[in-house]
Amino acid sequence: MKTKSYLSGTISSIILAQLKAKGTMYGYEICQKVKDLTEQEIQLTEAAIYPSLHKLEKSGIIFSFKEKVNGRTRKYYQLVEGKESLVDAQINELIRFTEHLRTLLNPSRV
Amino acid sequence: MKTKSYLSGTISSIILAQLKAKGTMYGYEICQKVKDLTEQEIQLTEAAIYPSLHKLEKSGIIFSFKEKVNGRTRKYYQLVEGKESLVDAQINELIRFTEHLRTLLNPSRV
DNA sequence: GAATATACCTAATTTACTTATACATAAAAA
DNA sequence: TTTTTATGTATAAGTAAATTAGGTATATTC
Repeated sequence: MKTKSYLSGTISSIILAQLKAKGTMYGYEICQKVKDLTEQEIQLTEAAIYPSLHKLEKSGIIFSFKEKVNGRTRKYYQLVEGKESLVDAQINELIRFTEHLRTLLNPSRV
Repeated sequence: MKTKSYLSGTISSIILAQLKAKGTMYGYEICQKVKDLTEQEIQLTEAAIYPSLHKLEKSGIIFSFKEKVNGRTRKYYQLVEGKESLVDAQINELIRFTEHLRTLLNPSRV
């Protein structure tokens, strides 16, 4: 699941779903959470997630603030108020895609 | 579903699943079948499918033969015998990915 | 003191899809 | 009858978005 990338286009939706579920998270935390939830099989690398977070922030759908924890600086991200429906729409679109994909891949569909 | 592409990386698996289900198909037919099965929402363009078919053939997992039908030449594709387990593995890997994705996107997972 | 975990980040490369275009025949519509 | 739509294959150029590979820094564990 590392070399062959199905992730393309899905990373931002994955991030938004995590933020929606937990409220406030930082990049490294999101990476760990995704790994935990997928039995280590989907690994969002930092090189993939940070640019994506920056892009989402630039687009105005999330915002960030820094905090110092145990001598290390964390950059927390959160959904912008009022953007929930946009987030839902993006997540639902991807869910819908996965349902179509399942149909296409199902060998018993006749 | 046209502009935002989640398709990346999934096209070859979609093709293989169609060939597995029907035995013999030509490119244009696969495009139509995918469109039909997804309520017009996933549209494999020809520019996406033909290079993918060529790549699969080059890799030895499918082969092709031409036939003239109604004055037009069709190029049929078929799975190479003995490659079924490889095909299944690829399809199952993608199904597994979609399951993980569903978990990651599910807002009610706590 | 070395390795691992935590925590952020970016440049260069590569992959592979999209946009655009090309060619060609048959059928349907205007 | 001429244009459009459907059928059918194909490639070149452009672009988006990931991966590979690297960099910086602190805290903890072995």
